[in-house]
Amino acid sequence: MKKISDSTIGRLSTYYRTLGELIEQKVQTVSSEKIADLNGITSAQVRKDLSFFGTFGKRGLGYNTVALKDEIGRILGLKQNWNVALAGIGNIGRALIDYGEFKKQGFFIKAIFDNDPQKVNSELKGLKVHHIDDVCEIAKKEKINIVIIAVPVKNAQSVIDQFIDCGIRAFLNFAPTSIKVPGDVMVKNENMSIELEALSYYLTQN
Amino acid sequence: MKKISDSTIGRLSTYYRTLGELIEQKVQTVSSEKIADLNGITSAQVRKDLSFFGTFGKRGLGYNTVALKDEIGRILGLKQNWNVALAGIGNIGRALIDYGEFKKQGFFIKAIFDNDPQKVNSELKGLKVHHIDDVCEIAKKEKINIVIIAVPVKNAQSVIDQFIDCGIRAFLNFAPTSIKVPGDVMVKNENMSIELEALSYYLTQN
DNA sequence: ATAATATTGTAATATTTTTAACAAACCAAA
DNA sequence: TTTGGTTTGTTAAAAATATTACAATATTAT
Repeated sequence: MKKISDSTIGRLSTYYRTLGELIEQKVQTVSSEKIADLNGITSAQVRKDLSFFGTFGKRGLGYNTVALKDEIGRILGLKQNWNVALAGIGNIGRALIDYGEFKKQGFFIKAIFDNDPQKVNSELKGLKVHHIDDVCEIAKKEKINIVIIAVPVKNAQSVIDQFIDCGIRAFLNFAPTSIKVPGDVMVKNENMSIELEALSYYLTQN
Repeated sequence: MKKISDSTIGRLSTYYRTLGELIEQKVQTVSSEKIADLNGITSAQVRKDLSFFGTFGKRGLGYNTVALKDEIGRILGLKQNWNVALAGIGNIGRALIDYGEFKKQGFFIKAIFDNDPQKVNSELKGLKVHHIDDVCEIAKKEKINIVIIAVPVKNAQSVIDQFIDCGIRAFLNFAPTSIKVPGDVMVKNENMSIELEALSYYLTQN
């Protein structure tokens, strides 16, 4: 399939969320203009993004909220549950275990890893903490698809390498460092400092 | 000044981090090629990004790591400390208080707000928790520049509005909802579900 | 000094992304 | 059933972003 831009995929996620809110408000039909307004973009952008995947609206009328949310969910692969592992139980890691939003979207934390002997074999939210060296066995047993990296910078690359060796191909990386991976592995970086620094730049300029 | 793209500013942050790592390793000089390799981009991109702000290298030699880090720090406004307030002390909020990376970059959490009577007036990491209605007074006293929004979706817009009314113009928003603000206010969204959904899309395609 | 090698800064080009514009399609009212 | 009002889907244009290519400049070795 033609390569779709990260921006488009990111916006589909926001449309998905917006549609969820509209459905909660019992709204049955929505225009691209309305979706755009709610997200601070143009209606052409919304229609263009959707057009990469098909035609989901009715001219003169708009989109059925439930049907469109369903289609976008299908496009994004949210019609299935994803089994997520968490590597590293510092502050960030612990916060993520309780982050309800993940579960709501079908991402379930099924395994926890750490390399601190004090933490290994303890229990956290009903999940046993495994040693990172047992990655392959547990990842296979729990059918892990995605791994959240919340370990210190100095360990991030080697931990990701270990998971890659066990066949994991998708990572959400919270360690503020850049990671090298083979072409068929995807790492999405979640770097809060970068966003704060963008704010710093903005305040400095304006 | 000419508008610089968000992408460029984001990359400057990563160069800044990379330079910090190189300096720790006692590297004194670095080429655009090396910086690019370390971040998985092209050297032309690095040079182009820097060229918006001046000329910092020596032809044939490269860049002095310390001097370039310093310049980028100046560009990003990191030569000053920023006073940050945290709104909402759920799981995410608590994790952020302890997130050392912020302090390292010069972002100091100076005030905490919540609207839960049980939490207001309690202490957290040496900081008193204030009621959100006292925002203006405290923000002024603590000279708050930036506010991290870690409140539930349903409160996010109104809390941000309250801060805007007190003159705050920069927000890091963790609530997974889209926020409407005046043109001179900047909101950066930190939405972990969006990144996970991009991974879901990737795994579904490949 | 000169030649060989390295690397920047930037102009030109290419690519990607966004926006504008509008025919086609649908609905509702008369 | 026709007219008027909407809104999509898509093509074309515009804008933004990234890459290529190379002259200019610096260093090092001979």
